[in-house]
Amino acid sequence: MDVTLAAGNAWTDPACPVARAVDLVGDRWSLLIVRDAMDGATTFTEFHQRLGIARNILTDRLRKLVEHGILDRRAADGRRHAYRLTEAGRDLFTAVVALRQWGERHAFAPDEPHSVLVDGQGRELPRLHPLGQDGTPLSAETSRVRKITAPG
Amino acid sequence: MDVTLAAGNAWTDPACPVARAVDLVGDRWSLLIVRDAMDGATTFTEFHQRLGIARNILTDRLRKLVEHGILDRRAADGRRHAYRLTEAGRDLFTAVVALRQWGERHAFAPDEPHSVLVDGQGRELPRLHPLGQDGTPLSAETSRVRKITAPG
DNA sequence: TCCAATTGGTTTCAATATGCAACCGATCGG
DNA sequence: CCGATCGGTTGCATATTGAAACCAATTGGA
Repeated sequence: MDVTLAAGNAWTDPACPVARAVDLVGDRWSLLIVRDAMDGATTFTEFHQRLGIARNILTDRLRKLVEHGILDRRAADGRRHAYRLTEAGRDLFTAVVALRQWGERHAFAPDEPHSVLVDGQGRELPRLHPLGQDGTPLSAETSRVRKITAPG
Repeated sequence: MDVTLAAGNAWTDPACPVARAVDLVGDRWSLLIVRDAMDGATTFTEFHQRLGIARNILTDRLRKLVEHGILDRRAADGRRHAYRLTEAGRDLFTAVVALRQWGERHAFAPDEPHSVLVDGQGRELPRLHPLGQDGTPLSAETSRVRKITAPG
């Protein structure tokens, strides 16, 4: 996978994985494209219709997601292309679920309907929560960032 | 908490919690501001220095994060203001961790150093993973979105 | 075989967002 | 009272985004 950015661009913060993730998918559309890909969308037209995104912007985002190894583009039936999630793209599932659960809790009025993510038996997912090595729930106050890890 | 957007703005997708979350924190800076707040930053100057963001943009983002109930702003020692995470802001911890872990796995070359998040005992966090109600690991293929939930 | 629709774009132009640098009022320490 | 700090605001240039028109290649159907 190509982890570099286009020439001339620098990472927002070279050593912070959050900053890198935001550099790759932290715009208005990329994560929603990934969400729709997880929901079964594969063609340019499908993404366009589901998202209502401008066509030139969609072209650009799909290209960048392919460049960054999040989507894979291949010819489908001749006139169609199929964009599919790579392993790195599928691995964004956890982040999408975390944002979804946050949105459910904090971005809807109590009486406002919203879609929910359910497991194979149709039951709503339990709340995702970071844990320490010993299994205790972790928060920003009870964890900390160790600033750099030597290569190796 | 105020969950509405400014007049004239509409949600990207009215019923999707992912879209709502992206509407609130899905830009180049908001999530990094939240990350730094979790790491102890509180004042305008601290955020400015850590992020290297343009001052007018920082003003705008801080104002929006306060509007959306993610940060709380209060006078500190007279000339300083303190921006602190609200409960909704602290609750973004899970999403930030998920993005961080994804970034660690997919946005760094193998030999490239990066910061790591550690628990109270200094041990690296286990990988976060969505589970079903029965405890089995879940992916995009083994889960699905139930399109709307009636109010109530 | 030819026509119209579909698909996946590109181009052009306007509107919006972002960044940089200068400026500013209030506060504080000395 | 002076200079530095803090938290901004303002003006202007540049970059990003969006809407709409256009376009080439493919395809199904008459």
